[in-house]
Amino acid sequence: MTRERRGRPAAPRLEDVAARARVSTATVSRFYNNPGIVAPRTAQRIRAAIRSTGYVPNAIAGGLASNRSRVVSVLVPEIAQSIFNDTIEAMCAELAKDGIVVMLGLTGADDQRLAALIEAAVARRADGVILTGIVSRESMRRLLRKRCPVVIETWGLPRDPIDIAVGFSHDAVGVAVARFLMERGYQRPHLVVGDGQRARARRDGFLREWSAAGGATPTEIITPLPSRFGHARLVWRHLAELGQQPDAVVCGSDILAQGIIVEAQAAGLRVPGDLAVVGFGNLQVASDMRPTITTVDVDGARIGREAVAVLRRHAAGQRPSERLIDVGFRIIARESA
Amino acid sequence: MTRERRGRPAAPRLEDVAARARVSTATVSRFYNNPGIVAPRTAQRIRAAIRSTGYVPNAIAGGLASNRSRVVSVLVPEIAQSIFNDTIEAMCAELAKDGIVVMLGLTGADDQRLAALIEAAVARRADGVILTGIVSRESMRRLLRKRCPVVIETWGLPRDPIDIAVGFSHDAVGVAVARFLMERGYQRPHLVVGDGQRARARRDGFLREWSAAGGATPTEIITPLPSRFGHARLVWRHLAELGQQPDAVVCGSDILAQGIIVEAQAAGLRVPGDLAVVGFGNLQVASDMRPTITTVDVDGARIGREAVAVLRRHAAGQRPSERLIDVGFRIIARESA
DNA sequence: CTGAAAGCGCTTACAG
DNA sequence: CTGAAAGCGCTTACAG
Repeated sequence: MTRERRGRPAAPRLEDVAARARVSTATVSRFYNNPGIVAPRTAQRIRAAIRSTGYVPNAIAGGLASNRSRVVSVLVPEIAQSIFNDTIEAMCAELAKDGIVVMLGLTGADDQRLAALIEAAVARRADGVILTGIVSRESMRRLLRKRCPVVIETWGLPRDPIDIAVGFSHDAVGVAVARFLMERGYQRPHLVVGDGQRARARRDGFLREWSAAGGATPTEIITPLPSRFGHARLVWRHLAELGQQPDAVVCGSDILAQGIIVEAQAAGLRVPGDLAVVGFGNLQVASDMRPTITTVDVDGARIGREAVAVLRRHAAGQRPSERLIDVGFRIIARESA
Repeated sequence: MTRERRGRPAAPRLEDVAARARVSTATVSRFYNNPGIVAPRTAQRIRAAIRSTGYVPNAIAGGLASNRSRVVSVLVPEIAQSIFNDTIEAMCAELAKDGIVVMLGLTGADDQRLAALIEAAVARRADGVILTGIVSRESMRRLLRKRCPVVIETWGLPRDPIDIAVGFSHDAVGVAVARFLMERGYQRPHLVVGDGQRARARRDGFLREWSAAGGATPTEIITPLPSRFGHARLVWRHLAELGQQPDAVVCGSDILAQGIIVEAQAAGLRVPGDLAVVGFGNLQVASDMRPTITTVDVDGARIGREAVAVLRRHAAGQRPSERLIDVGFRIIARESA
């Protein structure tokens, strides 16, 4: 096979740099991977050779030889209006510092494509897999456990993580929101529950706490995932059919909360006077909306950074001491409730 | 070096599958890369061997040997609230069909990290680079042109694309919006212009058309990129300082348009009665907002699919006939203007 | 601090 | 339709 392809000139190789710097390829390799051990004058010559040849190391060859791909697979349901985007951005930024690249996989809300994406991560010999969703199928969990150096589940704290999880307790969020509304004197909350395991965990926590405190059973509605602004209209229609009107709506996302506020205002209601609204996620819009939205703050960027920290410890050969890293959450009281 | 690592068992290799299926490694390789040429009975044995060993091909080794990484680098400014997300999702979905993986790079609004990300794409020997931003620095353009098999610029139609561009004319958008407002009888548009080349192109088109049609010079304000809901507040403050109040606000994004509507309503104005608002992008929220938002529809998913189609043609060895692929746009008239 | 050389796990032109 | 073998461009244990 000729080294020319498609008119673009063949890329310079380690060998070319080595020849020019009058050293062996091993030394140039060390210059990149262990700069401390090459003599300053040698390093000088190598730098010059790199510059003059325009050499860029071939990470594919490097990955094969070193058995480290420097690729991390990040698997999320979607990015279109996702609550996970801050996490992804933080991860990309952190990993870039280490020269590690993010392979993005979109699983879809129903995990249809998850199996294929896990296979892709295995095929690429990803140094780690980070998930924001929940992997329930045992066959996938086995593949991940068996074939991925480390897998990090985020945005939740599963009972039995594959390796290690970074997140918070959704049940505890439900409890905290119930207490918050109870303390503020609300009596008839309506729960808008996303059709997923975590949203249900928040709901369960809410209901348990609410009834423990003597509240009457709240009304509720299930909405599709991912959560959309437009779902507010469905919720609104559903509300109209209820006998007793709620005094607070607890939403599964800030976007949905924003939608409810818009619907309420369009219907001539005041928020929070006539109806209080609580969101989830503390997206930028929650603080920018009028009224500003009371919500649950989750530090998505921190989740991303912690996940990368786990990866770094793993790369350094440290076995994790704990399998669950709780980043917590907090309720941000604003105007809407 | 031992083949065991970190307690996880060594992954089976092509050789293991070949031995079990009683064929050479070449034949197993062909089974994957050119299934048509292996005999059905042989294929049967290979399939069985793959199943029983749990073999997953090592794409790193494959990439090195074949000089095709099956990786595409996608470089975008951000994903947090990005107009490009539909494009990214469509690309991921299309590329997944071909067994190609997306390497996601976030450049930031200011291209700070662009150079490093281009280097990463070169180092990984990406089969293609897809950009949504504009690459102005000549050194980066040169690196892309010289070292990347194909580079696809999207969401715009530059005068001199590096290889090929998929997008639409931002100037034409400005012209179309100006005509739209003119026809509807608006007289005092206010332009909210994002601080970037493309937003300025839309502005220039608008101004040219507006004054050609005899309109008085519009007022305007520059806003930071990326566009945020919260910028609406800045714009609103700026509007208050204007002598003559506009009868229409032309926004650089739907999110910003939504923000302006919220501000206007909070100030007791009716939209579009007292103030019309036009967005850009036709995000989901534009059709869900109350009032629904008049905006410019750009088919982001189509841009993604067209970009992948270019990649496929390139992989098939076809040289592109045209260097600019115009996907167009259209104005969606809704309630807000 | 440096070099010679084996090896990482595939693909593919060549020969049959 | 299949196999033997060279080669892709690196890394790294070993020896010095």
